[in-house]
Order: sequence, then structure tokens, then C-alpha cells
Amino acid sequence: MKIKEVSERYEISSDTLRYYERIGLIPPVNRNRSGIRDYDETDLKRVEFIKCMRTAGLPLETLIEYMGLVQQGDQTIEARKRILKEQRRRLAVRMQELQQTLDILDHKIEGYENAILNKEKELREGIETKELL
Amino acid sequence: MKIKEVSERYEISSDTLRYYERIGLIPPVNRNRSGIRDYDETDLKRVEFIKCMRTAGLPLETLIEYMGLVQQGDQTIEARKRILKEQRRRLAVRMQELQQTLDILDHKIEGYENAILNKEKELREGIETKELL
DNA sequence: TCTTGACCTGGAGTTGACTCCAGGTTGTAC
DNA sequence: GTACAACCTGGAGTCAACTCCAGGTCAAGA
Repeated sequence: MKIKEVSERYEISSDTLRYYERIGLIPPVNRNRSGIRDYDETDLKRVEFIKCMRTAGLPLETLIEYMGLVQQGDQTIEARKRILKEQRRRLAVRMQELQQTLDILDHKIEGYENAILNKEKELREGIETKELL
Repeated sequence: MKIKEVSERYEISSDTLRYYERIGLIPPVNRNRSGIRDYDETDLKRVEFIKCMRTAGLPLETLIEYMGLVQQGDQTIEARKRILKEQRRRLAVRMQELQQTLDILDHKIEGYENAILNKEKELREGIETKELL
């Protein structure tokens, strides 16, 4: 599969795919006789995995380390597991943070939903409701 | 409250706090006679809000726009609500993405938990279990 | 009085992750 | 056989969001 198709399938630009290869995140992709990249199933799996992890915000550095360990074979399984567990932990924390922010946003949006009502009340009763940040 | 204390309370560096002021995210903070920033309650609320939204990944540009609207008073309530709703929507999408990645990580970790067992099986039965990415 | 530490400013530098470019080759369609 | 699109490389440029720095002010303690 040529780079453009991979690029479209995973919504990663060709430039980025080549970049990932340059920095050693993905091992060199096979080429056809004229030197054009031809991604095989293994390459695609790697790209998909990286896409997924990048979407979740894992840094390239960590992924490079991880992919390097995969290349080194079975004796790195423990190390890989450690990396994944650590990233899992971070991700869980991250999700809690997002959830908190989501709650606050909901609360604020609700506040705005009531804002017009409150303004009427203000006028009627001559009080001032507090500033909505 | 002086900048250092604010910085510690919200885990935002003093440089970043000043930076936020420079780019117009936070309106100018009051100074004491010698020109040193003295954050009041309103300032702290703004900082807290920004901290929370930045943690969730909202871009500075959006926050600047939003904070600008807050400064302009009640006639911008609709616009503000629209911004918050849009960000809420994005955040929900983001969380789904993270959840997906979390599931995949769990799956992979489980795969690694079994990896040693599988290796024994390989030896016993002379088969090869597929590569663990 | 002198030192120390926190603060100030405007501007420059850094980081992570791309993204773009010039200059060149190749395979296919007309 | 020539135009065209898609590919290649190495290197430079961009972007968001900080982060650091030089050079200077100021208040409080030894």
C-alpha cells in the first residue's frame, strides 16, 4: 500500500508518516524497485497503533522507546508492560481531569441558560446577581 | 496575593502568569505602590478557571476570546454560551477517544500478562504465538 | 549600609510535533 | 514523447505555549 492511501486511511499526512520513519518511530518501510514505500500489514498495524496512542496524547519519545523495545523481541516484554501500565495510569488521570472540566463546563452552561431569567429578576427586584465568568 | 503564591496555589509558573497577562488573557492585575502585582479574588477566580480549561486542553486563543466577552458584559452572554457549548462538545469527543485508547491499552497489558504463559506454551507445542506490538 | 531575594520589563530562546519546500525521479495517460 | 501526478530526500520553517534572560527596582533583615 502506497503512502497516500495509508495517509488517507489513518488521517495522518504523508509528511508525518515519513517523519515518523525518519525519527525512528517506525522501522524503514519496504520499497518497490523504484524506491517508493510499500506499506505491508505489519507496517499498517504499527501506524494504527501509533495513531491511536498519539490521539490520546502519548509523547513521541515514549512511543519511540516502546517501538524500539518491540523490535528487540521477547526479552523486553516486562519493560514494555511497564511502559504501557504507566501510560495507562497517566491516561486515567487525564480522563479524570477532563471529566472535572466537563462538569464545570456543564455547570457554567446551565448558569448561562438561567442568565436571562436572572436578569429579569434583577430588574424586578433591583438586586444584582454575581458576575458570570 | 503576590505572584509567587498564586503560582504555587495553581501550579502555574510566575512567568506563565505574566505571559497570560501580556497576551490579554487576563486583564491587568492591580499593583501595589512599588509596581508589584497583587492578585485579588476576581483575579484568582480567573486564574483558576483558566487553569482548569487549559488542563482540559482548550486553546489559549479560545480562552482569550471568551475572557474578552466576559469583560464586555451581559450582552455577550449568548456568544459565551455558544463557545462553552462548543468546547463541551469537543471535550466529550476527546474523552471518548481517550476511553478507546484506554481500552486498547488494557487489552494490550492483558496480552503482556499472558505473554510468559504463551511463551511456555510455544516451547511445549512448538507453535509460535503472534508478535505483540 | 549592604546584601539578599522577590519582583519588574521587553525580548529572545526552547520544545514538541509537525509541515513545507526545492530540486529531482518515476509511472501512467494522452 | 511529453505532460502530469505522486513519489523521493535533506533541510528549513511554523505553531502553540511556554520558558528563560539581562538588566533593573525595591523592601527587609544583619
